[in-house]
Amino acid sequence: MSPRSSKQFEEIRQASQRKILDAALKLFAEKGYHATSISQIATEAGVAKGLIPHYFKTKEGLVQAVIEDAVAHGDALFEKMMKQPTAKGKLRFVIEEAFSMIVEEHEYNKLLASLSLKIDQFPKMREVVMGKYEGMPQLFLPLLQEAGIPNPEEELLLLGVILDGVGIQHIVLGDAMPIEKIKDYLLKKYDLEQVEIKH
Amino acid sequence: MSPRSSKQFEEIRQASQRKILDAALKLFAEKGYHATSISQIATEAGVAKGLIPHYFKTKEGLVQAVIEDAVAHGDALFEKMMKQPTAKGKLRFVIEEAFSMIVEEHEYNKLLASLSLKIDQFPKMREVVMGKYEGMPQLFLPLLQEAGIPNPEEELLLLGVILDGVGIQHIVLGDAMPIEKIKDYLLKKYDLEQVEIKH
Amino acid sequence: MSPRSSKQFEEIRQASQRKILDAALKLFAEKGYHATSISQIATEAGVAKGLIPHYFKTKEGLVQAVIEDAVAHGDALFEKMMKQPTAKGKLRFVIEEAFSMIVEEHEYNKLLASLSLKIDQFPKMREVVMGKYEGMPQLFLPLLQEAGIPNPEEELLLLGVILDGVGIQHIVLGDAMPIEKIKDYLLKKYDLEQVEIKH
Amino acid sequence: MSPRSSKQFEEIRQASQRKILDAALKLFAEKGYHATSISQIATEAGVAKGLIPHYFKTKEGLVQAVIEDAVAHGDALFEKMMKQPTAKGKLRFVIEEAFSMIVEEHEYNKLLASLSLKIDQFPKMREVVMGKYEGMPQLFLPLLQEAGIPNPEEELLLLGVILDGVGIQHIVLGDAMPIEKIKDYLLKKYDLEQVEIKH
DNA sequence: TATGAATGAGCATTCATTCAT
DNA sequence: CATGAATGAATGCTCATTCAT
Repeated sequence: MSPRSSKQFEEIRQASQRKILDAALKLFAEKGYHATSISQIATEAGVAKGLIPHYFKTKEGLVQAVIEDAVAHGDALFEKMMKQPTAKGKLRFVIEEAFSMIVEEHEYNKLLASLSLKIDQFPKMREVVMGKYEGMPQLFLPLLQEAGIPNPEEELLLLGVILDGVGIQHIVLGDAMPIEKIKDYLLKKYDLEQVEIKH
Repeated sequence: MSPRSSKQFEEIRQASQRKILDAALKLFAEKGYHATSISQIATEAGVAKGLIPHYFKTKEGLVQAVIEDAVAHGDALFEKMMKQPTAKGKLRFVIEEAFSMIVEEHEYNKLLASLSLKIDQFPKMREVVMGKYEGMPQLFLPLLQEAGIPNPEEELLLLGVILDGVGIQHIVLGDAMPIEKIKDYLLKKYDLEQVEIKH
Repeated sequence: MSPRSSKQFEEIRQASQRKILDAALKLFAEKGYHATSISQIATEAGVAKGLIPHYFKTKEGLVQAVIEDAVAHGDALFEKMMKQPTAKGKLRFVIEEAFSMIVEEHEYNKLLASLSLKIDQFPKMREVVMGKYEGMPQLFLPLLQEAGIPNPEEELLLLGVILDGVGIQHIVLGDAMPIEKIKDYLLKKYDLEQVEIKH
Repeated sequence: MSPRSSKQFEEIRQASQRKILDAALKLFAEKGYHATSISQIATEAGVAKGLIPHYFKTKEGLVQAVIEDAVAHGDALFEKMMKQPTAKGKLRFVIEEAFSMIVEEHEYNKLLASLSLKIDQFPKMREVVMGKYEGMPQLFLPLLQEAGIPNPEEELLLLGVILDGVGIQHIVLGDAMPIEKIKDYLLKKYDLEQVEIKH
């Protein structure tokens, strides 16, 4: 009735959607997309079952919203990287963040990996993944060059492969896989061990 | 008039199971385990829906049979590798075969990758994957040492990560990913370019 | 606009469950447990097929709910019996009610009989039947003694056998079986013909 | 080719059908008609699955053949009874045989009871049961009269009810039910305790 | 006669989605 | 905005029956 109602409603909407997205991320990552039901997400989120189609129209709509959420998260990281003053700082930041994401944001990592494999079934995913992959040289080649690394094209390719390999092995093998050794290898290889980064 | 001989029956059984396993591999790889229905597999295989439970009891039994098929295939490759006379020959064989498997047996590759991510849901998969991973040092460390490669532990770890990374990138990106460049990098790095292998 | 109150929901739930229980009783009694499908029950009840597993989880859960319903009904009758002031009144009440149940609640009678025969397959049924049977002497022996009936143990045994025999014959033979004659025989035998009962 | 072939075939046919009928009786009695599959019967009988529809056309045809088998068995008993020289001898024979059938041919008893309850679904059963029931007075009334039992109509009715009651209680309660006490009660009541019967 | 592979209708159950309140 | 009862299509699986040999 009063003008602030619509603002309040908007806040309620945002809060409900947030709860649903968090629950969906958690369960999709834990059990996979198909093995997770709308009911389970509703229970985990503490909302009524009917509220999920209400906000996200379909189950696929929900997973696309989760993907967009993850992308926004990645973009924020990139912004942070760009704030590092030197090329080597940026490089170290990227490596540190990649490894820390793999270890600490296991759920995001797992979800993104398993959605990537279903790239043909989630159009949004194809768009996002191909876009990121193709944008990479433009973004990182100058950085590797500026950092004085030889064969930067080959090196960028290799770095991408290694990070993806570490990511998937950590999902599958967990702590049976000595992830820190790979990180140290990379930092030593690119002579980044003494480089300071700011968070 | 007389009933078919048990040898005839066995042949019929083998042929039907083969059709089902091939169809299952294809569809599980394409669309994932949960998104593939028994009906779809039956249609793809050209058999009646009821024949699949008849032979594989449950859907999970079917996926396990597909995994066992893939494992047997991998073991056959390993036997072949052991026939190479020199350590460098074995190493080159492994690398060549890994890359060729990634490119040419896309379906197996995709299925194994996506099942690996669901390792918690497929006990058979955990067993297979952990077994292979833990057996690797014993199998390959002597080989790397004999081939005169420095830091063999670190190198084996890295090689595993790179091959997994290439595998997953090829699934996701297909030919957008210059897979040959990574292979050449590895062959050059381990000085295998001139090594002959026999097939 | 506002969601239904939990009281409203509860009423809706009760009404739907009632419809399902009634339809299940009817069809289970008519055709037997295994020969009755969830679909048929849903059609008879006028609800969607999916609503039955929603409320009763499994088909066996449904039959157990039907049994519990029948048991509650039997217990209510027993309460009524205990309100008769004299032993002979109680006895007459039990006999009258048993015969009237056999005739008028043909469905319950038939269902309980056919489930009793499948006692090994329905644990709930075993529990209920054995409980009732073993509780009988404690309940009825004093009553027969108080009513001055000689050989009460033998007589109770015989009475049970006769009532079960009448029950099953009435199911199988229907009105071809002169049920009233047996009732009169019993009333005469125990000298209950002049005893008043209150309903 | 030679003339005796067809006779041999007939013997083989008889043997196979016998094995199937015995297995069917056993499993139908144990688990019920619907819960028993043709496959299970074939395994129990030690024949191929396809042989059962070959001989009995449908599953219902099989159950009807089992019923006919049971009827033939009952008729043989009746023949035996008629060989007893006195009315009391015949009466005692019937009672003894009924109780011994209940205890020792538990399977027949159970199967016939559960089929009787499904009388509407097995036309053969209705025919058999009603026929036997309606033939009973003609068969047994003269016998009771000759044995000097008062109120023979009422007594025959009661005897039928008691035997059916004992039958069903023994199925449901097994040895928890003191079946011998009922038998002794009947023998005493009809003064048959000293009557000799020949087997 | 006997075999068992093959079929496909039917089953119980799951679950995304709709909708009255 | 939020609820959860209701729907019905789709799933994995069972099993009576058919049929080539």
